[in-house]
Amino acid sequence: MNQSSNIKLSFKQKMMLEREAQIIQTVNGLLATKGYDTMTVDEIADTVGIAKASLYRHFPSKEALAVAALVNTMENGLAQIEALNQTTLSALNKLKTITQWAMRLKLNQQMPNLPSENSQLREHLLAHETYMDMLVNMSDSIGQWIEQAQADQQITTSVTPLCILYTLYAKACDPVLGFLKSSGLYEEEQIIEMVTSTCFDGIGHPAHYRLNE
Amino acid sequence: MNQSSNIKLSFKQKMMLEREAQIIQTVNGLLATKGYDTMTVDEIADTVGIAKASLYRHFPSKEALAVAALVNTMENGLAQIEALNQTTLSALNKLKTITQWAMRLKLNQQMPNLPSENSQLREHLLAHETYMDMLVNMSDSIGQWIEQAQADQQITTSVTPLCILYTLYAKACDPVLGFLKSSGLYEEEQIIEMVTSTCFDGIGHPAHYRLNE
DNA sequence: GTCTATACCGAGATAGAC
DNA sequence: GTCTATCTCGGTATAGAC
Repeated sequence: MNQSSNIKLSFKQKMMLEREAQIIQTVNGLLATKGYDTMTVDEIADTVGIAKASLYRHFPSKEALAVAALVNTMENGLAQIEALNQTTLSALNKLKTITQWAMRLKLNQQMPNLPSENSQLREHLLAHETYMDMLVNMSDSIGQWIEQAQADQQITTSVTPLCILYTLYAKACDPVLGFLKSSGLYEEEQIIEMVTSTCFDGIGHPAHYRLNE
Repeated sequence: MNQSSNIKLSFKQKMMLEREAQIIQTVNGLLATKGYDTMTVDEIADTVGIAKASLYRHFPSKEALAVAALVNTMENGLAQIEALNQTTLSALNKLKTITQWAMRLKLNQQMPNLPSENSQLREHLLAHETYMDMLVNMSDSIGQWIEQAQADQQITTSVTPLCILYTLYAKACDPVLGFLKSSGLYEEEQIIEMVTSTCFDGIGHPAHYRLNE
């Protein structure tokens, strides 16, 4: 794993990486739909189409599988953030864009459910240096956008930056997205629009008093 | 169970109801902290202080235990709603109050985590007539408040009532509450204030442009 | 109605052949 | 590196005595 920095890879090694990517995708989907506890290793193996014992040649445990999926999602998020930092978008629009990216993943059931408070998986994550580094990194970047947007008077200063950061993170697992989808009344983009609106504009103001846009 | 309508109860029956209330409280707490899958029946029995087999004299299965806890919480919620309907509060303030009631439960780890999408528990709940009746009931009541508040121009009409309803329901399991609490930076009431603000006012407007209060 | 002891099974993980 | 078969353990549920 993680040999992407090597220059030359044999055919077999490429196949290996391919398969691992396939496994991670599967785990991601199961983590998004069923959650860590409900998902079984048999299920992963069946979905990928290999034997369970073969899975364990790639990853040493169920937890390692979940961690790999979470790390992968985190990498993708950081790539999105880097790309946004190359643009000239306002801080507010960067915040909206990254939030919507997360919401689209969630809607398409590719955003792994974070483990709830009491979980060995959580302990494992906290001890995972790479993951924690990436999390700090991401929080730093988004935190800078938040402070910039506050300085530019684009977002409220009546709650702390930390509260705003958590609020945006929470959109990655917002059950409202799934509820609205399963109601069958709205298209995906409508749902994204509505939830973005409730998040940034709030529900407590008549529409025509909106300031930004 | 559910013999509260009977006039006369023997001492033994009272003890029985007392014990069941105690069990339900315990399940509620475990459901709130660990979730259905992670929580074990042994744990429930140990916490209550009786043998596992005795638990099964009161409730036929783990699922029944969870359902009883959920029904209990739902009853409490409906009682809150009834009480609010006896007041002269504005529709907006009724919405805020019931939302804050739910958030306080969550903060004190007494709000059971709803089972995620793929779960047998969810199936059981959908088949549970009493529970579903209460859920419809609750949604009707809150839905009326939402429409009233929209008619009074107290809340936005730029998203549908259904979206608002789901958004408020989601506050009952908002992870932001736990995050802010475990940061150790805020008192409980500050947290309630902040999350209420992000919900109703949104994060996308400078504070001094607030309209309602 | 409460207990101790146990049946039973699902799921994580491993052995060992190819 | 993949497979089939198996071990092991934890957790739901039950038996049967008091």
